[in-house]
Amino acid sequence: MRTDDAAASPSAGRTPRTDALRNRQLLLTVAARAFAEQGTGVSTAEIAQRAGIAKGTVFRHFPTKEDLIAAIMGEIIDDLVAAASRLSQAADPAAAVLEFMTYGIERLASNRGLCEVVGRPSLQQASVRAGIEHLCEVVEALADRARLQGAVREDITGVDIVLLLAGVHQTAAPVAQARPELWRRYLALVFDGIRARDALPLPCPLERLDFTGAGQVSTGGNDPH
Amino acid sequence: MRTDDAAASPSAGRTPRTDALRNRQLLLTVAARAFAEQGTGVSTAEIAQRAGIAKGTVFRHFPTKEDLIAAIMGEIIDDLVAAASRLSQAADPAAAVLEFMTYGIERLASNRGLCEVVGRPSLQQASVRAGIEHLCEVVEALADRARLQGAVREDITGVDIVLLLAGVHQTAAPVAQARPELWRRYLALVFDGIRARDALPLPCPLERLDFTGAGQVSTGGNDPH
DNA sequence: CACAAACATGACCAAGCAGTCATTTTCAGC
DNA sequence: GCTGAAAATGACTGCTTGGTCATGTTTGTG
Repeated sequence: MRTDDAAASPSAGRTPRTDALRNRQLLLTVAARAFAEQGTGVSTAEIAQRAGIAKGTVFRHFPTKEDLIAAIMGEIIDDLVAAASRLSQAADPAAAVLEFMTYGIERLASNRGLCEVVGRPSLQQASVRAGIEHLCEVVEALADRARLQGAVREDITGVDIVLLLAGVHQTAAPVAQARPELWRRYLALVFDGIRARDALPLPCPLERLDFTGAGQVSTGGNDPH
Repeated sequence: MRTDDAAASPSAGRTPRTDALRNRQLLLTVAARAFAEQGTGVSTAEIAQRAGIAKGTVFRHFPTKEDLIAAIMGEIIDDLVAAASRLSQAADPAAAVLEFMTYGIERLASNRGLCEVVGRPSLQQASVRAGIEHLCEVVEALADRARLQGAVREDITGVDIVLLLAGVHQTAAPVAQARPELWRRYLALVFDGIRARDALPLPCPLERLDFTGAGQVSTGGNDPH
């Protein structure tokens, strides 16, 4: 699903050298681990050190730190897309929705950097936003099937499911240290709300929306990092 | 509720000078606005400039930036405590719970810095954590009354309500720019889940827990701002 | 082996940050 | 108005960061 996975320079005709390829792969692996453990705040210097390469090499493969982050987060989002795609053909759509949400929350819970990126659209690269929108589309198919079978409310959309997935994780995050499994409690509660059939329609109906723009109410300009 | 609100030095016997008091008040007002608009990442230099005072003056009133943040967030949390306290005597406990959650979400939605602080316990000062724990206790009274009247599930606690409040806000936050009122949708959904009477008991029962520790799964050391 | 292009290196740079401190200004009591 | 203490000032420090670049090294090819 990712577009240019091998070449650093934009569509250079050449095939890259093998040592460059090896370093790139090493860098991606190490950086993914670093971002997961410490968040996107880890310095490029530390990533380079952990990978055993020089800092300049990092910037040779990814012109900015943001590009590196986007590449890694893009892969994770693609993985979520694949999971949703597979589950959208499952026999029991309601169970499939629950399983998708569970899977997504587990990914978030074990990846601090992913949380930061999905939670703050203002620091998302365009490619990441596109990936999330794509994810929403695929999850929409999941939601469609569940809706047809009457397994979820009539007005639940794919975007709802994606937002609630992240929301459930963040609900339990403040006490994740003390209670690492607490998200299951809120997932059960929210899933109950998703299913509820005799309830009134939800306010603020949700058809189309774009993820463009900052996640916070007012943006004064500079974004601390 | 706040303890030492007037004196900068710890329990100095003297009454501070009037210009110092005025500057302190000005600083608090301006900093509160800056944190709300731009998050806790605003530099002390910018806060000082916006207040029309020198940077050194900021550090005279608050020895570290963290102290300034804690003072401001403490006030907001105290305000939430007051709201919960008032509502815990309302006639309709279920409506009171909903009103408290609505009020809290509105505060979060209009204060970027508050979101950052409540969402990341690792960068909370002890006083702020104490304030949040106190808030949970007061909300517990709200929950108790609602439970007694059968207005909410048997197993819903005050901590649940506080966590869900923040969680609902963060659920809608990624698209807050495009849909500023979307949180009402998820609040309705979650409140439905809170009320549901015929549902199975929630997993991961929640009696006591402490907020100590980081909100993320693993902490590698440095915390990006 | 030779050689040019691709790649790696790490010292270096500018910018931004929280926090300090010698100096100057302002306040309050006399 | 005088005076000493409290408060304000802003240049300065030390540190970290993302990103650059001249220099040196590796790789594949003819």
